[in-house]
Amino acid sequence: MTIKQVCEKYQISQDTLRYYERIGAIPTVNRTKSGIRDYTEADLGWVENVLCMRNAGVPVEMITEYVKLCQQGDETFTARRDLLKSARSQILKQIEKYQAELQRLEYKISRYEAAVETGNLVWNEPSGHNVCENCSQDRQNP
Amino acid sequence: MTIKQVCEKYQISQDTLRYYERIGAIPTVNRTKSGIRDYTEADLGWVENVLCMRNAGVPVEMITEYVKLCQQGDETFTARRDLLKSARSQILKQIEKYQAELQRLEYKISRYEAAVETGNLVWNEPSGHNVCENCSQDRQNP
DNA sequence: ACTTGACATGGAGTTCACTCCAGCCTGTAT
DNA sequence: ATACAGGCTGGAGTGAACTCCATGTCAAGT
Repeated sequence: MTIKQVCEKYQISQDTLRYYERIGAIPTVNRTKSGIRDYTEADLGWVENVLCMRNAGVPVEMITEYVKLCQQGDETFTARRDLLKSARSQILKQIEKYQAELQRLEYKISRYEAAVETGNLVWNEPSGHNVCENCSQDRQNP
Repeated sequence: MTIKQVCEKYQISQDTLRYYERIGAIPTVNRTKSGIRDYTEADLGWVENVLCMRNAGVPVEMITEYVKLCQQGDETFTARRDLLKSARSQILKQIEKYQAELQRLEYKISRYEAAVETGNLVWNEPSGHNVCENCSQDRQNP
């Protein structure tokens, strides 16, 4: 499979794909005798892996580290597991933050829906919309 | 309240706080006659707002836009609601992506837990761990 | 033989969101 | 009176993750 086909399949640019390979976020791809990349199914697996992890905000350095471990063989199972666990906990933390903000937004949107009707923007007692670590419970945020 | 106190309260740097003000992600803070910022409770509300939204990955430009709308008065209720709705849908999309990757990770971690025991890494039939848009259902990703 | 188009490479450039810094001002303490 | 801690500004610098570009190679078509 050529680089063009891979890019189309995953909706990313050739530059990005080469970039991932260069930094080791995917292992080196085999070339034809004239030097052109020829992606195997296994390569596509690696590509999918990096795209998934990036989608979840995992830093490329961490992905590169994972790939390196995978290439070192069976002695790195523990290290790989630990790396994935650490990625998981980062993602969990992010989701929590996002959900807190989501609640804040839901509340505010509901206030604005009302305001659009009545012409009057009112915040209820500050309960329920100050839901994240940064927000004081006794304040009505903008 | 001085800038130092605000920074300590929210665990951010003075530079960041000034930066947010400069770009309009919080409205201009009043100064003492000698030019030093003096944060009111209302200002803290704006600070909390920007921190929450940033925590949820909302781009600073969008926050700036929201602040601008707030300062323009009651005619912008609809625009503000729409902006918040658009922020919400972005966050929802992000959470979905994160959760898909989380499932992938859970699966892989479980495989690695087993591998650490048995010394053998096996992927089951490719069902359940290829859960995101990028992942082919018929492939066993690394 | 010549043109064309896809691909390769190394390195420079871009964007976002800060972060750092030099140089200056001011209120308070010694 | 002098020192100094803390704040101010404009602008330059940073790190992450791409993205763009000039130049070069190669295989296939005319």
